[in-house]
Amino acid sequence: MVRKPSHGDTAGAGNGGTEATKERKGLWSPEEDERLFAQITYHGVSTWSSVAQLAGLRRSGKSCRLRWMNYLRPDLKKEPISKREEEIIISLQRSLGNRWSAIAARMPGRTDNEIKNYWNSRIRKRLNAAAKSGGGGGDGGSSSSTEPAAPAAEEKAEAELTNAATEAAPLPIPARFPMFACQVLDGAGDGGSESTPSSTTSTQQNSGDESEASVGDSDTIHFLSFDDLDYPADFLVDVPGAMDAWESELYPANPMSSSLY
DNA sequence: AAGACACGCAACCGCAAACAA
DNA sequence: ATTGTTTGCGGTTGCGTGTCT
Repeated sequence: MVRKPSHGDTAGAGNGGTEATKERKGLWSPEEDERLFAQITYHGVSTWSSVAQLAGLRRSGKSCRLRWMNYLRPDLKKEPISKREEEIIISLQRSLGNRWSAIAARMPGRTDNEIKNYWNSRIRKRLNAAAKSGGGGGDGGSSSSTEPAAPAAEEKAEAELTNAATEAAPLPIPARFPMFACQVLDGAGDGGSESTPSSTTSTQQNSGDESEASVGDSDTIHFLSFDDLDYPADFLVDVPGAMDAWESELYPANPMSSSLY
């Protein structure tokens, strides 16, 4: 149910339209996406507000960041959240609470927004439904409560639902996740501009697999996967084969290039 | 066929932390 | 030490689409 972008200056939260300087809001147009993607790909990110400016976008830096993080980033998985991933989300939510960014950090290719939406629209609903059917009175909705603390019935239902997650013993999280970055290798537009994306790849060190996509006119972007990221030790285990298991489970295929537009 | 309702997703808002001047 | 700016996060809202009546 992907909403079609009703872009153009109309979608923008009531921007009358006459002002060429006023910030745009609302859904992003393909043109805006293209500009933002190219800007970040070619020049990286110094500050998000400058990205917006340099890309010629009438968007806030905040909005640009969100768009990149939740939609344009090349390392995002495009396929729906799988059953296995759902189990992981449930499991992580139990241990971390509603710290969506922390949960997302443990699920490569997924964004905090995506996970949050998934939780709010599906999992929580199911938990509530299960709680109701389990006889628990209470407000099924418990409207604003997304926190793990739950009344007895809900807790019971949740336990049912999460048994699978815990008993199925989610794959141990490998000490290193695959990550993707992008880098212009060929014909990098205006000469001299640094081709290393800055903040988005600041922790990445060496390259692994590689794929291609084209952006803008004729330049070729090579997407590089990295697997030497350091993750906090408190949640990582170094199990032989874990990396491969996770990679094949969560990263069945390099999702980028073809799916961007 | 048409309207009402429910659902899912994208994006915004407000706040706090981090950082720079 | 203070102030201003930027970034990151979680909660919430708005809207397009699908389904039901």
